[in-house]
Amino acid sequence: MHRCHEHAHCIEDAIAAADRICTERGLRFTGLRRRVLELVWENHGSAKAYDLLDKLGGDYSAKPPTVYRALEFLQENGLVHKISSLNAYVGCSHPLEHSNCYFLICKKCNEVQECCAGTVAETLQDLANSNNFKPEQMTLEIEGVCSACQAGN
Amino acid sequence: MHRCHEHAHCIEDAIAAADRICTERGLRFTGLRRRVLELVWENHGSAKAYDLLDKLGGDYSAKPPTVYRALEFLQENGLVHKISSLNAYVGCSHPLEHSNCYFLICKKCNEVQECCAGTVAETLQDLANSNNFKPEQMTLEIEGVCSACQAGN
DNA sequence: TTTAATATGTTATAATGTAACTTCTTTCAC
DNA sequence: GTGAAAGAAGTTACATTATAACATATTAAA
Repeated sequence: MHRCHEHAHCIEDAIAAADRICTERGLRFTGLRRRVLELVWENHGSAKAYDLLDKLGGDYSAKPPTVYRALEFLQENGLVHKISSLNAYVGCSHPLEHSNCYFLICKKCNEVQECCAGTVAETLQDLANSNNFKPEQMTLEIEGVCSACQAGN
Repeated sequence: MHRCHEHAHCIEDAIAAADRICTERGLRFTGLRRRVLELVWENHGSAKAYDLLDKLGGDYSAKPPTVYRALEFLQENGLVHKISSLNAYVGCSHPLEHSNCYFLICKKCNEVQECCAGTVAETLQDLANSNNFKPEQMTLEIEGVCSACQAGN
């Protein structure tokens, strides 16, 4: 179930943003990459690589490297994120507009909400400072129950 | 390289703590489980399941389920943690004394430092509240360069 | 001391991910 | 436009990580 008003818009918006970013950067937003991004965005849950592979089906004579390479490209350009704790991928809901983002993963409906909050970045920096640690990359994934599911939907 | 004074103590302490916890809980801290925990503690980096398997070697006629089951037991009882972003495992440095802990992973020396800070828990709760999300489990892994490696060790 | 519970052994396979090389397509200098 | 170079995708093979399912052994408890 999608909790957005009209999920087709989510997909369209994501593709449009990707198109724009790739153009700006002189990157090739090929048919395959576009298709994989669409598939990732089929819903607001996370997508497993091999499920994407299945969905690609006959097109693109897809084999594992096909989908992993597309995902790698999309990740490098901030268009999808990997959720390490699930070995799965989600579309980025606001590409380029953040650095440290985190994920709220609902165990009931499986939707994943991407969030960015300055407070997290600050807290992290504090943590790092207090340990004299120079942070470069953060993985923050919170599993629980989303507001809609708590309400019994 | 270990940055502790005498690494044997780290292992001994971890085993002693595990022993105590298992006794308290009426759980069986079997030879296999003890051995796997020792191996996880061989250093302060993270251990991969199949490396543990190799190290078990002839003993215990080890096959994948052997080590995964031991790791599962150790995880359930808070004696080791899985580092999702590395698909690897680290010994818990203060079992039972925390709930929300996070990990500082040095990409140079590969050591993993486990931390618990009230501020993180609070920040998380704030995040969750602001999203009306009921958190149950957190994965927070920060990769970067530890203080010793920054100093050029 | 039998029974039940728990742990481990064993086989097989599932799921996730990558290396290395080939072929195709696009770009760009000429 | 053409040919060379770069980049993307195809292809084969395999590496890594993890689990299911059932058999056997060990321990704890009645």
